[in-house]
Amino acid sequence: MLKTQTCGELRSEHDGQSVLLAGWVHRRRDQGGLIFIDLRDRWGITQVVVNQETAPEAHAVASGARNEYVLQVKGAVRIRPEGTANDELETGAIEVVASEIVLLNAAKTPPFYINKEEKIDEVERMRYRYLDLRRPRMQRNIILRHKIVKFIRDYLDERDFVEIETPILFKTTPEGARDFLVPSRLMPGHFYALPQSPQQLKQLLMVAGYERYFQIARCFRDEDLRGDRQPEFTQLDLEMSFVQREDVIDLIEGMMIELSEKVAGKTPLIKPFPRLTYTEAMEKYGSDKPDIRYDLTAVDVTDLAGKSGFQVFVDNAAAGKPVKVIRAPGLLRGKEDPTKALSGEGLKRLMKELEDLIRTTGAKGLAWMALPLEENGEVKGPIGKFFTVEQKVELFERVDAQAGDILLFTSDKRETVYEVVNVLRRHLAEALGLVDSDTVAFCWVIDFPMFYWNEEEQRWDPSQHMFTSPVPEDIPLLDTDPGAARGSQYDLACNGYEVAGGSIRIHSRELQEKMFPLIGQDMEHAREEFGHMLEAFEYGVPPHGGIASGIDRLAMVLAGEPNIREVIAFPKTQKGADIMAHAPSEPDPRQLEELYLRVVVPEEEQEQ
RNA sequence: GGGGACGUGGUGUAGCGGUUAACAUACUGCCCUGUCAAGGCAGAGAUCGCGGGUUCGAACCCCGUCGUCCCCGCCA
Repeated sequence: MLKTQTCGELRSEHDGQSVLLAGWVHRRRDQGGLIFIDLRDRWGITQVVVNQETAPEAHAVASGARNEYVLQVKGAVRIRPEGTANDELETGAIEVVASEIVLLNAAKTPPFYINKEEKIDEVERMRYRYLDLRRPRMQRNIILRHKIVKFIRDYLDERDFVEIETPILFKTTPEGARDFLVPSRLMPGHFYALPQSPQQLKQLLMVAGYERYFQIARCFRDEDLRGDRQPEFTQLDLEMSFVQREDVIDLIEGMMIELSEKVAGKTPLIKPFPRLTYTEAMEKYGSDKPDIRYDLTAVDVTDLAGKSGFQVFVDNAAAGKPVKVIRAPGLLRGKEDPTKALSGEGLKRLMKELEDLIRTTGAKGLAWMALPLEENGEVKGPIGKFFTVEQKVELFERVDAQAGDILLFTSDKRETVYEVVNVLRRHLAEALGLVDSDTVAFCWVIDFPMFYWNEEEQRWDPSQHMFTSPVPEDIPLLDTDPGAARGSQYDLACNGYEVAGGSIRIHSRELQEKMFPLIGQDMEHAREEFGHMLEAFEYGVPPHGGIASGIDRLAMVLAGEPNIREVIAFPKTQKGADIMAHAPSEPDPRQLEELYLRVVVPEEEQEQ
């Protein structure tokens, strides 16, 4: 080894020890006859000091060194002189007095700071990803990610799980997303599909009798990117035989708690994790992956508002459309001076902003009431006058309204109300400073509807995938009222992200076959695509179920990062490109020839 | 496919119709033996993403285009 110690490990007890360090110049402070170099490696930073008088050759090398030069330093550990210790640095009690310095490699001036936390343009970060990855933030995240995966492997290994790899070159997996295709050279005109998840394969492993399988699996979905979504991503994929919902939930909940506490150092806000039915989640939070770090829950006041004098609410209530209220605590208070209430232009602007926001959901408007700060002040807002004093009292009691709160009313068809609630919660939480990126708040969402109606295609779509079993008591509903049937699906949400989702699977061929016509697939096609599954189902399938958890997203939440790219070493841009290596790129014509492919790009696309 | 934001020395920002295009930092040189975001002095570095238009005059206004990001659609 070119080093005997790392730059993170030396302490006072190493005083006098002779060491060999190697790393990058993090910073250099040239005092003339004395040069200080902060030498950095993955483990930390150690101050190297070079004295011109005692080590003239080393001093000359240090003098010519610049940021990010790669150096090897031979020297002796010394406790820093009285008054020069640095408490900020883990190795700050000591320094290494250099006797020899070898320049292992010079470096160009980096295009951005390695030694400073600063926002840098994404293009630059991606183009020089190997430099971006040197920065402390990325090192922290990438190492945290490693620890998460390592913890998961150990946790599952201790519980007798077997890690089994499944193919990347496979065939279309019915998760509903667009497939990435890979042409076959040996079978001209045929294509592999990259797996959207190892769903079928893990179920077949249950048929195969492994009982407890997991995999840290790469998955691929050819859909547009988002802040929490990349076209290729990593999942903890897991399946167990002879289990019920509770077994899977218990296993994962235990794992998530330990991951948060032992690996990420964050205690989950509520333990055990709260469980919400899908309906509860939608009614209270307007989302099936609610962020429960903050309250801001929607309260149903349809009955009350239906009796008010406000015609819109009366009509909607009569038509079965809900009226919901979100209490925004202290929203009326001024930003600079919380003892003063917003009024006039300030209030107008605030409400305009909220109204613009909720219009993106298709909602027509936002009614509101503001509770004055002073004892006997007037309730402000356009709809106050439509409620009697008694109605207002009851309303305020129901939502626990306080002085300075603004109550936001939304009423529309149910789906729109949900969306408004979701959008408002997220916005208000941010605006009121209720979001803490150091907190993790998990909750389970269960009792999803088995299907939702696809208006366009005029058919039922599975709300998870076609292998999800209905909850046992709802199986008869498949024949009578599929829309009312609940699936055995369970999702785990954390901080407003879905971090895991799974279900108990169908393990009977009859029931599985029943699914195809319901979701608008004819049997012939189903047999073609999934014949191997149906056939396997005839050879003694154990009851089984499992779950999958997006590792990238989980790492993002545990790291408190706002974007999934921050926990992926080499992520893709929103167009799915790698700006560093220039992927995707045009293939060599000979490659296409070998694959019997011809590229036909429409003219308007070519011009670009 | 749609909506929005951004693009100014290497980096981060200011400037938003007439500026010598400002500031911080990085960079280069010199000085300096206890610094740690070192300090001091000097210096170099920008046709303001690209193309077109409006104007006596454009970094600034308009149109287009490219790129990045956020969101909807899509995707669980």
